Amino acid sequence: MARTAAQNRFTLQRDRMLRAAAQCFNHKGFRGTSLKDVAGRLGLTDAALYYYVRDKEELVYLCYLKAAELGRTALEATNAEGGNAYERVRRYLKRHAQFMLGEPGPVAIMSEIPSLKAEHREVILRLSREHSARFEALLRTGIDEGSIAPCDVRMTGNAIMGALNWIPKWHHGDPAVTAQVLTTFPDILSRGLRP
Amino acid sequence: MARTAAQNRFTLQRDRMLRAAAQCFNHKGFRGTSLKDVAGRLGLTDAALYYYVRDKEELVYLCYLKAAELGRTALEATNAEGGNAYERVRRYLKRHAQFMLGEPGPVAIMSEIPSLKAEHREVILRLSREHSARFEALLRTGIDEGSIAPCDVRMTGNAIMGALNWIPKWHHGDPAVTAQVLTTFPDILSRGLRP
DNA sequence: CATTAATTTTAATGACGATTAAAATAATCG
DNA sequence: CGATTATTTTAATCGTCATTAAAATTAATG
Repeated sequence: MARTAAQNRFTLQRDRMLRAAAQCFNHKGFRGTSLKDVAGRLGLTDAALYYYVRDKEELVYLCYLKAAELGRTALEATNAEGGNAYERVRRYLKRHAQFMLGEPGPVAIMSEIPSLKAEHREVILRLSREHSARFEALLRTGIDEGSIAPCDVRMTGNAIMGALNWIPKWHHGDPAVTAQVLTTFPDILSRGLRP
Repeated sequence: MARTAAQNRFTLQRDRMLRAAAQCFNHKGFRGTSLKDVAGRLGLTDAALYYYVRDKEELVYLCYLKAAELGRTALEATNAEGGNAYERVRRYLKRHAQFMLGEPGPVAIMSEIPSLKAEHREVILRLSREHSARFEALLRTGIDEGSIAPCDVRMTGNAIMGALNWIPKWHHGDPAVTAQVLTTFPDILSRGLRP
């Protein structure tokens, strides 16, 4: 029990860290944010972060790992809910935009994969490619079943992911805009897929 | 004459610098690239860059300035060629993708505006907003004339720009892919605009 | 060729920021 | 409460990197 509680507190604190770090990274980039920046957001000293994480690189790595996991479960959950591929894409886009902006995010955009150390980079790249592949498979399903117009699924996936990943660059937390994004983005991004 | 030639050489060299810097920045970010990285690409020493630029910050600033100018002229040229708004959007997207990837680029993605010093940031933000406004105006024209489906022009513009700006994250110079991007991206991004 | 200007390099300097170890504080548990 | 564990801070250290000044080299010009 005691150990479980401690474990819990530890991972909860660490997750707070990851959220704070994600915000900083999305705003100023990996090298552009100092550990002091991240710690400051939590009312801590920079050195305190080392209790939760081996080094700065591991911090990004964990952020990206979390992002990958959220992305994966979002797509899986959406697929599990059924519906044709077009509808599933739409629901997925909404979910993705949601955790990109709010809870349990904000999530770190994987824009600095080259900064990861080799082993970590491979893990993230693999997860990233797997996710892309699953999304492209969904598009292909839609094309086969006729709910989505024929297209270059690779490029289409890249375009959609780009639009999503860019959101933090212009979205600065205004709740009204957040709502706006969540309602309009799935529409905008899926409209081009209709046959 | 002499002065003009010198001017020429100077600005040509500086433009080479900007291209080299843009590649580095797009790859590793502003703080992630050292001046040595940029200089190395040109066969120079880091200190040599200071002959062309006051400091590192000015280097990004000039990169962004060039990107803004190219974006503006691309849109203006496209508008000047006429056609309905939908067609103009398509042509603009192709032009944009073109200088994003090749000549006279590659161009730096404006992903680190917060790193600019206040005065420079204001200039870039103004140019950026002006460009967005012009693009949104083009969309609105299309909606009015019926060549583009009604939509939230702000969000649609953000989505399209995001997709374009994200290209360097997954495009690593393969010429085959470059061609692929230039032919498919305008299609993909404009398809959702049809009424 | 000699001189002046343009360009680049070498060799410091200095700051910032990641990292670490030891000390201090807070929490938990018996 | 006292002891043990968990968490955070303080106070170094260490490297990297931007920046600068002076020297060296190259190009241009008369």
